[in-house]
Amino acid sequence: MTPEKLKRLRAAGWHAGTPKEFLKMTDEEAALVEIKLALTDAVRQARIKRKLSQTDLAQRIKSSQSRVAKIEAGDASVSLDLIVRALLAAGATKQEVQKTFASKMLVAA
Amino acid sequence: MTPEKLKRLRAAGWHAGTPKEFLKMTDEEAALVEIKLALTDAVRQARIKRKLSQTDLAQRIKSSQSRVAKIEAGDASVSLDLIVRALLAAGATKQEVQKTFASKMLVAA
DNA sequence: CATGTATATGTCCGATGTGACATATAATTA
DNA sequence: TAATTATATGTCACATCGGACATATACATG
Repeated sequence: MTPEKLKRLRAAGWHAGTPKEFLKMTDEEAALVEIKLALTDAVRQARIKRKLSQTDLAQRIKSSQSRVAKIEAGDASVSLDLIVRALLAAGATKQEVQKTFASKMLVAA
Repeated sequence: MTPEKLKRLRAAGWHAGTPKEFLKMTDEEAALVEIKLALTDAVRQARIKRKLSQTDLAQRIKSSQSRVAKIEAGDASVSLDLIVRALLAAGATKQEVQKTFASKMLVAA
Protein backbone atom coordinates (compact mmCIF):
# COMPACT_ATOMS: atom_id res chain seq x y z
CA MET A 1 0.00 0.00 0.00
CA THR A 2 1.70 3.19 -1.18
CA PRO A 3 1.31 6.46 0.72
CA GLU A 4 -0.23 7.79 -2.47
CA LYS A 5 -2.99 5.21 -2.44
CA LEU A 6 -3.52 5.58 1.28
CA LYS A 7 -3.99 9.29 0.84
CA ARG A 8 -6.51 8.72 -1.89
CA LEU A 9 -8.45 6.21 0.15
CA ARG A 10 -8.70 8.61 3.05
CA ALA A 11 -9.68 11.53 0.89
CA ALA A 12 -12.53 9.45 -0.53
CA GLY A 13 -13.90 8.65 2.89
CA TRP A 14 -12.73 5.06 3.25
CA HIS A 15 -11.29 5.36 6.71
CA ALA A 16 -13.64 4.93 9.65
CA GLY A 17 -11.84 7.45 11.81
CA THR A 18 -8.40 6.74 13.12
CA PRO A 19 -5.53 5.18 11.17
CA LYS A 20 -5.83 2.13 13.40
CA GLU A 21 -9.43 1.59 12.51
CA PHE A 22 -8.46 2.05 8.93
CA LEU A 23 -5.89 -0.67 9.23
CA LYS A 24 -8.42 -3.02 10.76
CA MET A 25 -9.89 -3.66 7.38
CA THR A 26 -9.87 -7.35 6.68
CA ASP A 27 -8.08 -8.69 3.65
CA GLU A 28 -11.42 -9.16 1.93
CA GLU A 29 -12.51 -5.60 2.58
CA ALA A 30 -9.19 -4.33 1.32
CA ALA A 31 -9.47 -6.47 -1.79
CA LEU A 32 -12.93 -5.11 -2.52
CA VAL A 33 -11.67 -1.56 -2.21
CA GLU A 34 -8.82 -2.34 -4.57
CA ILE A 35 -11.21 -3.84 -7.07
CA LYS A 36 -13.36 -0.75 -6.88
CA LEU A 37 -10.44 1.61 -7.34
CA ALA A 38 -9.12 -0.36 -10.28
CA LEU A 39 -12.54 -0.14 -11.88
CA THR A 40 -12.96 3.57 -11.23
CA ASP A 41 -9.62 4.20 -12.88
CA ALA A 42 -10.85 2.14 -15.81
CA VAL A 43 -13.99 4.26 -16.00
CA ARG A 44 -12.02 7.46 -16.33
CA GLN A 45 -9.67 5.95 -18.89
CA ALA A 46 -12.50 4.58 -21.01
CA ARG A 47 -14.43 7.84 -20.81
CA ILE A 48 -11.49 10.00 -21.83
CA LYS A 49 -10.47 7.59 -24.55
CA ARG A 50 -13.88 8.14 -26.12
CA LYS A 51 -13.77 11.89 -25.54
CA LEU A 52 -16.83 11.93 -23.36
CA SER A 53 -17.36 14.55 -20.67
CA GLN A 54 -18.62 13.46 -17.26
CA THR A 55 -21.94 14.99 -18.25
CA ASP A 56 -22.06 12.85 -21.40
CA LEU A 57 -21.41 9.69 -19.44
CA ALA A 58 -23.93 10.74 -16.81
CA GLN A 59 -26.64 10.90 -19.47
CA ARG A 60 -25.80 7.44 -20.71
CA ILE A 61 -26.34 5.95 -17.28
CA LYS A 62 -29.21 8.31 -16.46
CA SER A 63 -27.29 9.91 -13.66
CA SER A 64 -25.68 13.26 -12.95
CA GLN A 65 -22.29 14.84 -13.53
CA SER A 66 -21.64 15.03 -9.83
CA ARG A 67 -22.18 11.33 -9.38
CA VAL A 68 -19.83 10.49 -12.23
CA ALA A 69 -17.24 12.69 -10.55
CA LYS A 70 -17.75 10.71 -7.35
CA ILE A 71 -17.42 7.44 -9.23
CA GLU A 72 -14.07 8.51 -10.66
CA ALA A 73 -12.92 9.90 -7.32
CA GLY A 74 -13.49 6.49 -5.74
CA ASP A 75 -16.00 7.96 -3.33
CA ALA A 76 -17.18 5.55 -0.65
CA SER A 77 -20.83 6.33 -1.38
CA VAL A 78 -20.62 4.68 -4.79
CA SER A 79 -21.62 1.06 -5.24
CA LEU A 80 -19.82 -1.50 -7.32
CA ASP A 81 -22.96 -1.86 -9.40
CA LEU A 82 -22.87 1.79 -10.40
CA ILE A 83 -19.16 1.67 -11.15
CA VAL A 84 -19.59 -1.28 -13.48
CA ARG A 85 -22.62 0.29 -15.17
CA ALA A 86 -20.54 3.39 -15.82
CA LEU A 87 -17.67 1.31 -17.10
CA LEU A 88 -19.86 -0.57 -19.54
CA ALA A 89 -21.57 2.64 -20.65
CA ALA A 90 -18.15 4.16 -21.26
CA GLY A 91 -17.59 1.43 -23.79
CA ALA A 92 -15.68 -1.20 -21.85
CA THR A 93 -16.44 -4.75 -22.86
CA LYS A 94 -17.64 -7.54 -20.60
CA GLN A 95 -14.28 -9.17 -21.06
CA GLU A 96 -12.41 -6.08 -19.89
CA VAL A 97 -14.52 -5.91 -16.76
CA GLN A 98 -13.92 -9.58 -16.07
CA LYS A 99 -10.22 -9.14 -16.45
CA THR A 100 -10.17 -6.39 -13.86
CA PHE A 101 -12.15 -8.49 -11.40
CA ALA A 102 -9.97 -11.52 -11.85
CA SER A 103 -6.71 -9.63 -11.66
CA LYS A 104 -7.62 -8.19 -8.29
CA MET A 105 -8.76 -11.40 -6.67
CA LEU A 106 -6.69 -12.60 -3.77
CA VAL A 107 -4.61 -15.58 -4.69
CA ALA A 108 -5.23 -17.82 -1.72
CA ALA A 109 -3.08 -20.63 -2.98
CA MET B 1 -29.87 -16.21 -24.54
CA THR B 2 -31.03 -19.74 -23.89
CA PRO B 3 -34.56 -20.49 -22.62
CA GLU B 4 -32.84 -21.96 -19.59
CA LYS B 5 -31.14 -18.72 -18.72
CA LEU B 6 -34.23 -16.66 -19.47
CA LYS B 7 -36.21 -18.81 -17.08
CA ARG B 8 -33.64 -18.33 -14.36
CA LEU B 9 -33.55 -14.59 -14.84
CA ARG B 10 -37.31 -14.36 -14.54
CA ALA B 11 -37.45 -16.61 -11.51
CA ALA B 12 -34.95 -14.35 -9.79
CA GLY B 13 -37.05 -11.25 -10.40
CA TRP B 14 -35.07 -9.67 -13.19
CA HIS B 15 -37.98 -8.95 -15.49
CA ALA B 16 -39.91 -5.75 -14.95
CA GLY B 17 -43.21 -7.30 -15.92
CA THR B 18 -43.90 -8.33 -19.48
CA PRO B 19 -41.48 -10.14 -21.78
CA LYS B 20 -41.29 -6.98 -23.87
CA GLU B 21 -40.18 -4.91 -20.97
CA PHE B 22 -37.69 -7.61 -20.16
CA LEU B 23 -36.28 -7.44 -23.64
CA LYS B 24 -35.95 -3.69 -23.38
CA MET B 25 -32.88 -4.11 -21.24
CA THR B 26 -30.03 -2.28 -22.82
CA ASP B 27 -26.89 -4.15 -23.75
CA GLU B 28 -25.17 -2.64 -20.74
CA GLU B 29 -27.86 -3.75 -18.35
CA ALA B 30 -27.81 -7.24 -19.83
CA ALA B 31 -24.03 -7.38 -19.55
CA LEU B 32 -24.18 -6.40 -15.91
CA VAL B 33 -26.74 -9.09 -15.18
CA GLU B 34 -24.58 -11.68 -16.91
CA ILE B 35 -21.56 -10.61 -14.94
CA LYS B 36 -23.54 -10.89 -11.74
CA LEU B 37 -24.84 -14.35 -12.57
CA ALA B 38 -21.39 -15.59 -13.49
CA LEU B 39 -20.09 -14.34 -10.16
CA THR B 40 -22.93 -15.89 -8.17
CA ASP B 41 -22.11 -19.22 -9.77
CA ALA B 42 -18.50 -18.69 -8.77
CA VAL B 43 -19.59 -18.05 -5.19
CA ARG B 44 -21.42 -21.34 -4.97
CA GLN B 45 -18.56 -23.22 -6.58
CA ALA B 46 -15.98 -21.70 -4.26
CA ARG B 47 -18.14 -22.29 -1.19
CA ILE B 48 -18.79 -25.94 -1.99
CA LYS B 49 -15.20 -26.55 -2.94
CA ARG B 50 -14.21 -25.46 0.56
CA LYS B 51 -17.01 -27.44 2.19
CA LEU B 52 -18.68 -24.43 3.71
CA SER B 53 -22.41 -24.32 4.41
CA GLN B 54 -24.35 -21.19 3.51
CA THR B 55 -24.49 -20.49 7.22
CA ASP B 56 -20.69 -20.68 7.46
CA LEU B 57 -20.24 -18.26 4.62
CA ALA B 58 -22.91 -15.98 6.05
CA GLN B 59 -20.91 -15.67 9.26
CA ARG B 60 -17.78 -14.75 7.36
CA ILE B 61 -19.51 -11.83 5.71
CA LYS B 62 -21.60 -10.99 8.78
CA SER B 63 -24.81 -11.76 7.00
CA SER B 64 -27.48 -14.45 7.16
CA GLN B 65 -28.05 -17.84 5.58
CA SER B 66 -31.07 -16.54 3.73
CA ARG B 67 -29.08 -13.79 2.11
CA VAL B 68 -26.37 -16.19 0.99
CA ALA B 69 -29.11 -18.31 -0.55
CA LYS B 70 -30.36 -15.24 -2.40
CA ILE B 71 -26.84 -14.44 -3.58
CA GLU B 72 -26.46 -17.89 -5.06
CA ALA B 73 -29.95 -17.80 -6.55
CA GLY B 74 -29.03 -14.66 -8.47
CA ASP B 75 -31.78 -12.73 -6.72
CA ALA B 76 -32.28 -9.23 -8.08
CA SER B 77 -32.19 -7.72 -4.62
CA VAL B 78 -28.52 -8.56 -4.20
CA SER B 79 -25.88 -5.98 -4.98
CA LEU B 80 -22.67 -6.61 -6.86
CA ASP B 81 -20.79 -5.45 -3.78
CA LEU B 82 -22.29 -8.22 -1.68
CA ILE B 83 -21.68 -10.83 -4.36
CA VAL B 84 -18.01 -9.92 -4.57
CA ARG B 85 -17.64 -9.81 -0.81
CA ALA B 86 -19.08 -13.32 -0.63
CA LEU B 87 -16.79 -14.44 -3.42
CA LEU B 88 -13.73 -13.15 -1.60
CA ALA B 89 -14.87 -14.58 1.73
CA ALA B 90 -15.42 -17.95 0.08
CA GLY B 91 -11.76 -17.85 -0.81
CA ALA B 92 -12.15 -17.80 -4.56
CA THR B 93 -8.94 -17.51 -6.48
CA LYS B 94 -8.24 -15.51 -9.59
CA GLN B 95 -8.17 -18.76 -11.53
CA GLU B 96 -11.57 -19.87 -10.31
CA VAL B 97 -13.18 -16.58 -11.20
CA GLN B 98 -11.61 -16.58 -14.63
CA LYS B 99 -12.77 -20.10 -15.25
CA THR B 100 -16.33 -19.27 -14.28
CA PHE B 101 -16.37 -16.26 -16.54
CA ALA B 102 -14.85 -18.20 -19.38
CA SER B 103 -17.49 -20.91 -19.22
CA LYS B 104 -20.25 -18.30 -19.16
CA MET B 105 -18.90 -16.48 -22.14
CA LEU B 106 -19.04 -19.50 -24.36
CA VAL B 107 -22.77 -19.57 -23.79
CA ALA B 108 -23.24 -15.83 -23.99
CA ALA B 109 -21.24 -15.25 -27.12
C1' DC C 1 -9.70 38.93 -17.47
C1' DA C 2 -14.24 37.57 -18.83
C1' DT C 3 -17.01 33.97 -20.53
C1' DG C 4 -17.82 29.32 -21.27
C1' DT C 5 -16.94 24.51 -20.19
C1' DA C 6 -15.35 20.69 -17.35
C1' DT C 7 -14.72 18.75 -12.94
C1' DA C 8 -15.08 18.50 -7.73
C1' DT C 9 -17.60 18.47 -3.31
C1' DG C 10 -21.38 18.83 0.04
C1' DT C 11 -26.19 18.02 1.08
C1' DC C 12 -30.81 16.10 0.91
C1' DC C 13 -34.49 12.69 0.65
C1' DG C 14 -36.58 9.16 -2.18
C1' DA C 15 -35.12 4.60 -3.91
C1' DT C 16 -32.86 0.36 -3.25
C1' DG C 17 -30.31 -3.13 -0.53
C1' DT C 18 -29.61 -5.66 3.87
C1' DG C 19 -29.76 -8.52 8.11
C1' DA C 20 -32.83 -10.93 10.63
C1' DC C 21 -36.61 -13.73 11.29
C1' DA C 22 -40.20 -17.11 10.15
C1' DT C 23 -41.09 -20.87 7.75
C1' DA C 24 -41.05 -24.13 3.90
C1' DT C 25 -38.77 -27.69 1.52
C1' DA C 26 -34.89 -30.69 0.44
C1' DA C 27 -31.12 -33.74 1.72
C1' DT C 28 -28.73 -36.62 5.09
C1' DT C 29 -28.42 -39.90 8.51
C1' DA C 30 -29.54 -42.41 12.78
C1' DT D 1 -39.33 -42.68 9.23
C1' DA D 2 -38.00 -39.46 12.62
C1' DA D 3 -34.57 -36.33 13.62
C1' DT D 4 -31.07 -33.39 11.95
C1' DT D 5 -28.97 -30.40 8.92
C1' DA D 6 -28.88 -27.65 4.61
C1' DT D 7 -31.09 -24.68 1.47
C1' DA D 8 -34.98 -21.75 -0.36
C1' DT D 9 -38.38 -17.99 -0.11
C1' DG D 10 -41.20 -14.17 1.73
C1' DT D 11 -41.38 -10.15 4.64
C1' DC D 12 -39.98 -5.97 7.02
C1' DA D 13 -37.59 -2.24 9.60
C1' DC D 14 -33.48 -0.03 9.07
C1' DA D 15 -29.32 1.32 6.56
C1' DT D 16 -27.06 2.68 2.52
C1' DC D 17 -27.09 4.44 -2.16
C1' DG D 18 -28.30 7.61 -5.83
C1' DG D 19 -30.10 11.55 -8.63
C1' DA D 20 -30.50 16.18 -8.33
C1' DC D 21 -29.15 20.59 -7.01
C1' DA D 22 -26.08 24.26 -5.41
C1' DT D 23 -21.79 25.86 -5.63
C1' DA D 24 -16.78 25.90 -5.86
C1' DT D 25 -12.70 25.41 -8.47
C1' DA D 26 -9.96 24.54 -12.70
C1' DC D 27 -9.15 25.06 -17.41
C1' DA D 28 -9.65 26.78 -21.68
C1' DT D 29 -9.77 30.30 -25.38
C1' DG D 30 -11.49 34.56 -27.18
